[in-house]
Amino acid sequence: MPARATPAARAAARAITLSVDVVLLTPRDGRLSVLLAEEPRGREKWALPWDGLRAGEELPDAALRIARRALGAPPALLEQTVTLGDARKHPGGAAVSVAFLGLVHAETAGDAPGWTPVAGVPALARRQAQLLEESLDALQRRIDHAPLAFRLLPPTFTLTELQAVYEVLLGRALHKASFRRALQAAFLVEPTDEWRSEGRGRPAQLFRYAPRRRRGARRGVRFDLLAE
Amino acid sequence: MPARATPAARAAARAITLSVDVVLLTPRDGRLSVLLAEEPRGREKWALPWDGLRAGEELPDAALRIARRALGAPPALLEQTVTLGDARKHPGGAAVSVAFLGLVHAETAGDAPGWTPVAGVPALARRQAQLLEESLDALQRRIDHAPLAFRLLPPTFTLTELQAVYEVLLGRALHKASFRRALQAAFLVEPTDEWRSEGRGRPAQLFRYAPRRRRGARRGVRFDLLAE
DNA sequence: TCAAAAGTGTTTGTTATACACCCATGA
DNA sequence: TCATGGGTGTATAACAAACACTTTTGA
Repeated sequence: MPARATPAARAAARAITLSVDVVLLTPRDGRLSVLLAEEPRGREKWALPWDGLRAGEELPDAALRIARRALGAPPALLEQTVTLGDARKHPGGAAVSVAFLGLVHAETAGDAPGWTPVAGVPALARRQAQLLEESLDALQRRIDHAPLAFRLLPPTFTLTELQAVYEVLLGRALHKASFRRALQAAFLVEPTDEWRSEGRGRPAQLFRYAPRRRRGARRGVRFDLLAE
Repeated sequence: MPARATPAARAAARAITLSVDVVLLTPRDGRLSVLLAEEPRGREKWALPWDGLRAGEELPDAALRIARRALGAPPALLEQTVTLGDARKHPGGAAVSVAFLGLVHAETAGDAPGWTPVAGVPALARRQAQLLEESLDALQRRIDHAPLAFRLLPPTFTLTELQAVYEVLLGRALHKASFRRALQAAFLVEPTDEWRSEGRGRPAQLFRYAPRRRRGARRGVRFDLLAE
């Protein structure tokens, strides 16, 4: 039947099995932790929360649905990071896996049993281990270009709290005075007229996120690459 | 039939239609250009080269196949950038579209009719327009962290050629002395004992890409974000 | 009045830009 | 010998880190 060999048939998007995997992160005890779920079907005991895409469902909606089911509440932020479709095995046998990165407030996270410090994640299926690693890299690259850290804080916050969030997300200590100078130069926050007293010590002024202008300053090339 | 409600059935990765779309870029006449293909099936006349995933084919292999077909040769580099699966329309009606970024040598690019300066791209299907935009953003973010520019050059090259590649990929002029100092500090290239005379003027020394050490220097937070 | 946490000023080293200049070659 | 493109040194400004210091509260 030559009538079937239409151009449309040639390049139709073939149906394949696809998984949506979410990397949910929260600051816990000063360490960045990821939410793992028990995975009775796979060889490994633990897995990133995941599911297939439902009929007619859009990708971001699926990620939100999976995050809500694993968490009991929506995350503060959810962004697509990486997609893998190679020989590495996925717990559901999906041909292609799309990862989303989610940030979760410490209070939302609660004390669910699956929260695991990212430094001590147990063995995951190869595909998911790679999705986790690349999503963590994406977090570090994006943190300077999108207000990720502010999504982990209430509308008003102290500068010490803000710095603590950056330190957890980046996994390293920052210099207090330098952090504040850079923040001031970026015109990202504005002070409120409230102060908060936390235990003893001088009370901290509360700030809110209120970006006021874009820094058009173009910087030179940094060559921050670590050998091929 | 309660026997069908097994855990495996619950979270099986559903089959959906998926497209692989490639953003092929090359430097042409000092401007960054993207390869577009005529798309007889869609509403818009032009489209990024794309196709479905074949049975058993891995994602990077599909991207390479599509790039080769559009180009007649393999690109110098091919990396996954972004995945979209929302209401935005794809020319093939795919539910999910995975984009790859490809860099192409100027000689490989030749004079195919589809090369279009990225500043003057005609209307594409919404999904593809978004894939293109986000892939260009990814290029700019990655250029400092991976030796992308070196993939667009022959094994030996002059520093002026290298700077020209960076300028095309970044879309802005760089300062000559600063560029060279940063390059020297990064220990990325080493001089050969060859020089090349190009027209009149002093001949340029040839260099090769030879990264020698990793700069462990941690920098502070930059807050390079442009309002939400 | 002391400990603790917030917040700031000053100094030092590094890095990017601007600018000026020298070098080597072909016309 | 002059125009052209390659290549480098120096001054200035921006910036990050280290350090020391003051402020303000609870115990």
